[in-house]
Amino acid sequence: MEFNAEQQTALTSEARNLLVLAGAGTGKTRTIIGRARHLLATGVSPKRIVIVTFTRRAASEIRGRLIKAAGEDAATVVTGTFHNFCLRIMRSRQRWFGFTDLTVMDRDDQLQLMKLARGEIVGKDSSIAKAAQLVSFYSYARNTNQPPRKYLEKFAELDPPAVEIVLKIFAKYKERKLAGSYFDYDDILHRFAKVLHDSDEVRRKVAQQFDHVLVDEMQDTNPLQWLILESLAEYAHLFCVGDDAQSIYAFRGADFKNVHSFNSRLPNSETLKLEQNYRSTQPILDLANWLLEVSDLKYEKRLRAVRGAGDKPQLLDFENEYDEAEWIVGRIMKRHAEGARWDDHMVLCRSAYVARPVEGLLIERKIPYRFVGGIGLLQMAHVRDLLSVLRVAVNYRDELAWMRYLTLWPRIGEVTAAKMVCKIVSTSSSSEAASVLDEAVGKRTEIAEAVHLVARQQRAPSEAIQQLTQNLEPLFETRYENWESRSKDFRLLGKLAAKHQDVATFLETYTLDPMSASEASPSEGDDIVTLITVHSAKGTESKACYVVGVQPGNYPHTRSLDDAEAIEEERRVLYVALTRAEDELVLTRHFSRGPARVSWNAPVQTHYFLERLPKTLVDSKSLFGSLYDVSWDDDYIG
DNA sequence: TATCAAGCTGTTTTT
DNA sequence: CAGCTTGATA
Repeated sequence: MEFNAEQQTALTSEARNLLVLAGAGTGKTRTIIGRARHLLATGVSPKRIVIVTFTRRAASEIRGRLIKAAGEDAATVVTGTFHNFCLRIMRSRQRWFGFTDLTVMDRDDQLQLMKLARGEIVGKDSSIAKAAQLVSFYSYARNTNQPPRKYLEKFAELDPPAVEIVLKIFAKYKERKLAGSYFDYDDILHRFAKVLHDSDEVRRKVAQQFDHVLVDEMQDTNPLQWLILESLAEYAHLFCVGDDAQSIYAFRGADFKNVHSFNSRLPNSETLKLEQNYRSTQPILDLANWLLEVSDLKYEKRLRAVRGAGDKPQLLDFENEYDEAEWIVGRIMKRHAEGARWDDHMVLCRSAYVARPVEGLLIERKIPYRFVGGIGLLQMAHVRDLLSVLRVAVNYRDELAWMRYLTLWPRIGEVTAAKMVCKIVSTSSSSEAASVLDEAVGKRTEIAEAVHLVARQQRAPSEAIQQLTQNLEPLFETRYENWESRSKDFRLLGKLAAKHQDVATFLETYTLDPMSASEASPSEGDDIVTLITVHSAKGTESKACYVVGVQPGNYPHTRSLDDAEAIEEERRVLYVALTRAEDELVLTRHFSRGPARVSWNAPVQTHYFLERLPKTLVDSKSLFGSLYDVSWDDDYIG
C-alpha cells in the first residue's frame, strides 16, 4: 500500500484527536485502513481499535481490506456500524446498561407500533399526522437529541393542541415498546449514549477498553452519535474522516457541525485535508467542482485529478423515462459486446422508484445486475410474513410478530389474533406459551406446528426456513397471486440464513441492516451491473457511471423544496453521484412529467442545479424521438 | 368478524 | 402502481 504525503501525515499523526477532511475519491477508506495498519504496526493491540462505519457494507469492506493489508491479526479489530457497535457492547455488558432480552424493531415494526399508538389516542382523526410521519418526527428528535416537545413546536411547526396529542401518542408508543421489550434503532444509540453520559463508572469501563476509535463518514454523524464519540474520546484517540460536501443524511439527524466544530469541541485536536483525487479524470471533477462553486454555501473545495485529462461528461435529454432507460441499457450492452465488464457500469438513481424502468429492462434483456438500496429482501411483505414465525419462536413475547403471523391465516383477523396474543404474551415461559398456543388454535394444529417447528430448529436457521416454507406453502399460495416469483425469495433467505449459527443472530443481523434481494443473490466477485441509490453509493466507484433522472423533481427532490437547507442537501446528493465516476460520466434526464411544482408557489426549476450549467463543462445532446445516438449507426441497414 | 372489491392518494434518501 | 380506506356482504 502506498500513500501520498497528505495521507502519510494523517495516518501517522500523533495528535490526540484528528479530523481528516477528505474530498471524494481522495482515498478516505484507504487512509482509515492505513491508519489501522499503522497502529497495529506500532504495537497497538487489535482488540483496542474500533472502526465505526455507516453501513454494514462499508464495515465488511473495510474489514476485508484491512485483513488483506495487515494479516489475520487484524481480524479482532472491532468493526461495525454505530448501531452494531453499541449493541454488541450492551449485550456483552448487560448489567451496566440495564439490558435484558429484547427484540430489535425495524422500520416496519416501528410503523406498526406507532399506528397502534396513534389509533389508541386519536382513532381515525385525519387531522393528525400519519404514523409514518410521527415515526420520523420522533426519530429525528431523538437523533438530534432534543426533547420531542421542543422539536414539534419549533421545527415541525405544529400548533399547541396538536403538539399535546402527538406527545400523548409518543408516550403510548413508548409504553407499548416497553411492554413488548422492543428496542427501536434509536433506542440502541440512545441507551448507550445515555448510560455513558450519566455514569462516570460505565463510561470509564467502556471507553478504557479502547485506545483508538476510527470513524468513517464523520459528516453523517448525528448529535446522539457525537455524544457517544465524546464519551469515548475521554479515554481513546479519535481519528475521524469525512467530507462536508458529501453530507446527505440530514434527514436522519446528521449534523455537519460535528465536522465544522470538531476542533473547538475537542481539546488537543487537529485537522488535515486530503485534496488529491485518485478516482476521476479532470473533466468529471470540473463538473462536480462547478456544482459546489455555484452554491451559496462555501464548501471551499476543489478536487484535483491526479489522473489528469479525460472525456467530458455527457448530458442527454430524452422524451421520457423509458427512452432514457432504453438508451442506458443499450449503451451498457454495446460496451459489454465490445469487451467491457458488466461491473464497470453503475447506474445511480435518486430513489428506488426512478430505477424501475432501468431495472425492468435489465431483467428483460437478461443482464446480470444487483440493486442496492430501496426496500430490501427482508422488508418485502411475504418475507416478513415468514420471518414473523422465526421471531415468535425466538421470543414468544414479540407481539408484533404474533399479530403478523396469526392474521395470515384465513378467518383470523385482528380481533381474534389480538385475543390469542394477549394470552400468549402473559405467560411466563416459552413452554407455557407453547401450550397456550396449542390450546388457542384448537383443531387447527398447523398454525401452531409451524412455530414448534422453528423452535426445534433454533440452531439450524437454514433448515428451519426450508421446512417452514414447505409447511406454509399452501397458505402463501392462496394469499399471494404471484406466489411462484415470490417463493424464490425464500430459497434465497435460506441461503442467507445458512451463514448464521442460530435463528436469533440471523434475525438480528438483518434487522439492523436488511439487504435487498438482488444484492443478496449474486455471490461475491460476480460480474454484474450495479443499480444503486445515490445514498447507498457513497464510498463506491465505477469506471462508467450513469446518473438517471437528473431533472428537477429528482435533483432537488420535490419533497424537499420547502426548506433551503434540504435543497442544499440535494445538491450534495447530486455531487456524491457525480463524483462516483472514474472515466465516464453520463447524466440523463427527461421532462415528460412537465414542470414539477412546489405546491402552488415556485416551480422546481427555480432551484434546479443544472440551470446555468456552462456549455463547456459537458457534451449535451437531445435524443428526442430517436433512441439511437447517431454515433451508434452501423455500416449497413439490416 | 372476516373478506373482498372499488376507489383514492401520493410517490426520498437509511441505521 | 401499491397501499390504504371504505363500504357492502357472508
